[in-house]
Amino acid sequence: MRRARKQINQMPTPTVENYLKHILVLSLESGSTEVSMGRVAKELLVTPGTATSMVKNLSQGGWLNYYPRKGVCLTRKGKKLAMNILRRHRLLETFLVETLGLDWSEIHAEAEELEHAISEKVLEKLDQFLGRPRQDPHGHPIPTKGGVINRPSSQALINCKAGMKVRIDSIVDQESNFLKFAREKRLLPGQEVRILQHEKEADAITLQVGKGSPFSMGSRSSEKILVRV
Amino acid sequence: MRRARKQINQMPTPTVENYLKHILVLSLESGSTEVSMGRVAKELLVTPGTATSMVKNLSQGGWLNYYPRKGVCLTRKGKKLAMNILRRHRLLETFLVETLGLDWSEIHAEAEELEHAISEKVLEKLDQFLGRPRQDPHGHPIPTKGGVINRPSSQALINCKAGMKVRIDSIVDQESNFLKFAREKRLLPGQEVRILQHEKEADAITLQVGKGSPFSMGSRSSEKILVRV
DNA sequence: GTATAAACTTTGACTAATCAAAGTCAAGTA
DNA sequence: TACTTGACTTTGATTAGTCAAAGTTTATAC
Ligand SMILES: [Mn+2]
Ligand SMILES: [Mn+2]
Ligand SMILES: [Mn+2]
Ligand SMILES: [Mn+2]
Repeated sequence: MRRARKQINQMPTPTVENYLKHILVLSLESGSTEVSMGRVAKELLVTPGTATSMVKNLSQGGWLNYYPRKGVCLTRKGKKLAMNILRRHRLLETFLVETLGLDWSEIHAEAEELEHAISEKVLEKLDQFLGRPRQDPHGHPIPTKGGVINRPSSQALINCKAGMKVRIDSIVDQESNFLKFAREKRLLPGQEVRILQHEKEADAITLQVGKGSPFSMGSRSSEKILVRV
Repeated sequence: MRRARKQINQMPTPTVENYLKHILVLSLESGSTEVSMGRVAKELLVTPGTATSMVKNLSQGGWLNYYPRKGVCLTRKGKKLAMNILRRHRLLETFLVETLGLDWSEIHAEAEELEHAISEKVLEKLDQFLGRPRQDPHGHPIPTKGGVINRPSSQALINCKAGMKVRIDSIVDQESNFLKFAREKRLLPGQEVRILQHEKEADAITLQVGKGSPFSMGSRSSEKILVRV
């Protein structure tokens, strides 16, 4: 059913869009352009065999370069499309929270579907309507129309030393329960946080959000929160 | 990729949703519950063979009853889902025009994609945000959450007699150029129209919209405009 | 150096959706 | 009653995307 028309100007399928977007996010998170097949398969919740076969198609289509048993690396064309999907995803998340008032713990799944259905034209109107926001409700930067992300670098909360005073940049994890916890503790983008203690061997960090009461987090949680100094 | 989960609670695919919605619209337009395979195939832009095979699956799934060489007839379950898709479609169209300011001649295609990606939760918020509208920009009634359409009956403009004063109910055709023409002539839902002449054999009707200057339309066009007295 | 195991690829099978083309049916015409 | 024709169905093939399970490679351990 998906708009077929002629051989000409074949739209990428939602599956293609998802693979490219997730590969982009993985490469942004790791800081390396090359992403292993194992990570691709995990991220997309498919078996390794499926990932391999799909990645071969993507390579065929010029979306990425595939280095067998090494990994994949987006081409310029692939990165451009992936950035565009990411832009759609994050603008939609912003709309769902800002305009419709949905909870930030449930918007990710919604945007995951809508990002493949929204046209360039509607996207532009939406961007305008929202006042050209620069980040989504989780604090993630929204790529520009040109497909660029630029913003101050951030570090994981777990890497902060006692005594530091930082500001929350973004929440990496999209898992619903974690997002609910984060909101409850006021761990929201923009909030100021003071690091009270950080014992490396205890694998825990104690902090104070704004003027709230102090509490502790393990590394599992606190590596999912990015901050700036 | 489309959310697969377990065998449990399998979501209908966009294709299934499209078939059911179009069959519903065809049956509403014709006033008969039974719709022929030929019309189904035409409406969905697929070959007759494709329509037959798809309709068999839908029948298998309990969405409709298939009477070979006669046609199909939605079951209660099928009608309920179809009404729900129609609701999504028309609410989305309303949103695209009212909130984002898109042109009414281009929203149909957009909504055709978005209707399959929007969740029940987002739909409810959208309905609330829009102030629970009862009709879409083309004048079509928006089914209630319960899946019901009720509204005064309407007739085609072509069937009106000279001297009648009617009000435009809705525009049946979704074709972009026709919609542009309709707007140009102020043939919009709610507008008052006076029938000046109607010569059956000339296959033309002459009318005046509001206080505008009179003009004529053939039956091809004027049967696509529904009015109330 | 060989053994082991994790990571990856290949193979074979399956489902949903589609088309082209061949086949069938049923109405109306002669 | 037989013929013709348009509407419909069947058949066989194709594509995208997926999994299970078998096979291969490579890094590391011993
Ligand atoms: Mn997605
Ligand atoms: Mn986000
Ligand atoms: Mn649709
Ligand atoms: Mn409409």
